[in-house]
Amino acid sequence: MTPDRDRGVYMISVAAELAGMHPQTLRIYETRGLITPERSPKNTRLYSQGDVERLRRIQELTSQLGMNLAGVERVFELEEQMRKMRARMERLERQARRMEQELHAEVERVRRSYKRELVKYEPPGQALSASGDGVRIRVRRASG
Amino acid sequence: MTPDRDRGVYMISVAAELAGMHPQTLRIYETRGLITPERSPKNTRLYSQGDVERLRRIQELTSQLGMNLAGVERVFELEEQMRKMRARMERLERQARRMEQELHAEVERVRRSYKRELVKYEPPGQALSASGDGVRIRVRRASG
DNA sequence: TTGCTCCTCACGTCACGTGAGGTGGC
DNA sequence: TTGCTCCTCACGTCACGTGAGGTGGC
Repeated sequence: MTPDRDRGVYMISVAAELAGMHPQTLRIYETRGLITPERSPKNTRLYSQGDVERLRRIQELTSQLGMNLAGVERVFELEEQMRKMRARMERLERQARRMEQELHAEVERVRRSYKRELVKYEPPGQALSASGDGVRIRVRRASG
Repeated sequence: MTPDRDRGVYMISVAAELAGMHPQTLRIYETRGLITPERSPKNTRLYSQGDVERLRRIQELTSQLGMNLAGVERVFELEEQMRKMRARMERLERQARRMEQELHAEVERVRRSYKRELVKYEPPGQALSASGDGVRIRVRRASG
């Protein structure tokens, strides 16, 4: 949304207003380690857009689901793990798809070079040496 | 561990003892939907080994982490989702590995059949028709 | 001075576990 | 009868949010 989601721009009263919370509640969440706003040189808390969204998420978990802060912490940890797993899974899926294409492409390449060799073939006595040059197999391994 | 982890075998006092809880606590957890023991024909609760382990897990989350029951419920949901994701990921990894092996095997097969064709080669005029028979490409697609 | 910030301390509310109290079947 | 089960109701504790009270800089 905003150009910089992680930039501290709202002072505590504004952030509290945006999140629908008491300013003191935000301070409590900070001491609990649930949120870590930036600080101005004068030590004033500065909340980013991302911070506000996180506050709303906490609000949702505590008000709607009735969870306490320990639960919110744990849920955030698990959701972070899930985000990473999802990313890894997408990577794997892309990799698998690429590998499949490569399988087809490679087989096709070998088949074509095979045909080409047969067409290029001229003197009967040199057929075997030609095979060594004509078919080149290259398999790329995905890193990771 | 036990032959049948899901068989209801412990009555409430035993299950409570095994889980280190008050029997009444187990009844409360049941009304909250956190655990669902079997019932005997006489309506007595019968907890399985799996139930006891689940109770211990609840105990861990509430006592050690200080979570309330709403949080435990949510954490269980997320952990279930993660179990499924992990299973799917393992399936993907196996699939990717199989595909890679297949890529190597296929290329090797094509290369061999290519060489064989060249060795079998006899009359110069029939080289092209021989290529059609000699190289057979078969690609298995993984289901899912 | 006004309105914000920073902080700490205290109270009210609510979730939850414990325990009591009363019932019924082996 | 004893010791379990079933249930409901009430109390004590604790987490947490609200609010007050007092400070300091634009």
